[in-house]
Amino acid sequence: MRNPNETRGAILHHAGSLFNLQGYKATSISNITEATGYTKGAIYRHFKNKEKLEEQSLVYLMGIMFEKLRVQIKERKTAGDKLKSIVYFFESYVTKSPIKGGCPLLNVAIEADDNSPHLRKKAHTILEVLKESIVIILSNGIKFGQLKKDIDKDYYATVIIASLEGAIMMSKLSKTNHDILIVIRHLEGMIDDVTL
Amino acid sequence: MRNPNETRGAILHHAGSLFNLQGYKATSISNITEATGYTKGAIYRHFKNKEKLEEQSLVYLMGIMFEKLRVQIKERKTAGDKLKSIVYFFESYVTKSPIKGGCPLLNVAIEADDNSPHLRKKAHTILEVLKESIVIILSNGIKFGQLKKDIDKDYYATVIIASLEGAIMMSKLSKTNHDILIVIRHLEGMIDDVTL
DNA sequence: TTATTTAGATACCGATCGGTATCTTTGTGC
DNA sequence: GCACAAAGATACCGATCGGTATCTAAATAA
Repeated sequence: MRNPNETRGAILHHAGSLFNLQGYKATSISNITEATGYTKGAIYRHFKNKEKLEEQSLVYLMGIMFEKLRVQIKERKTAGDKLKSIVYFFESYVTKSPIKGGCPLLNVAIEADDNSPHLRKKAHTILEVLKESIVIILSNGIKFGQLKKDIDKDYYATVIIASLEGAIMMSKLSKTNHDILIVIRHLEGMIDDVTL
Repeated sequence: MRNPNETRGAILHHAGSLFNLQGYKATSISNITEATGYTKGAIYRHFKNKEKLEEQSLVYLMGIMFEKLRVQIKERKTAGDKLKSIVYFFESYVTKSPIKGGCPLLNVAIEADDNSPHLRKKAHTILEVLKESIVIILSNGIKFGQLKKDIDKDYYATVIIASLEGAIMMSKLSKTNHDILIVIRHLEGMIDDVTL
């Protein structure tokens, strides 16, 4: 059964996994043909070149991440709990990674910042979307009287993201969840401090 | 004038810069010959293979980092000021990077974690040395009555490193020092909270 | 000054890279 | 059922990869 949409999806899925695990530059088209079982002909029919495949794989990866995150957040009622669900979600990147290779945002940020401008730009947008998601939760928390007024929303969004991403890096090096658990403890305390 | 030590140093210097900027896998031997002006013959005389060159370049980069950091720390008298000097040092990776391409620990951690076991192991050791440096400052601060007793040293060392590294990632994406400055503010407050 | 060692240059190797032109096969509209 | 278009396979391209064997030139020891 031939199904171009399915093929495209399978290529994105396997390519995304490999890019996130091995790096974008370090993953060859051959690696992807081996993983998918499709040939170059199939890949280059659906994607103009490797650069485009990289970009769309990143979008695919972040789509998965944001969707899982959205579900987690929606399950919680108050702003404080919603923020904590984000924190716990990032912990999952260490213990039972939803996507092999850790956080795709962190990975692409480090690999693409100085080289690939196309990936860097996309990664930057993703970071801003993530930050804005946290800011919105904070805003709603204030509006609904769940969080202290006059808190610096950008400050908290930035500290949460930075410390979680840094902790993921540390945990990947140590191959334990020790560091991420410490940072989670830190962020829980910080969130509690602004919760009414 | 032929000077093998100088040659070796020049290769390490340029290779280190390129590895830190472009990534280890993404930097070819040809890139290094172009940057140094030396040929493959010279490089392979001093380094057994690319893997060894990568390892020794990483050691070289971290040597620079730790030396600069050591000087910063030594200038300060109290534990609180020493800790803050570490924080300010990491900020320099964004504004006037002592090594092009940002923090070599963060870079190698992300690139090497799932692939190159040799680099991952070295990176892990470096992380532990960095962490231990902070723990020692904390210990001395307690001993000399500059910091509160009974603080969790590992906790503070981990939070400081994680949030700084994460902030570097964010600042590299946004190409501003906005995020790192926020994290610095956060860490300053945290350090002040444990200072007597 | 000459012999020997060593640093570095040159030329080449097979393997793999991203990419493309062409061919075969499969699904689809009439 | 047949023509046509779309999906995917195959075979190939030049460029570059890491690595090596060999050669030349420079420093050193006698």
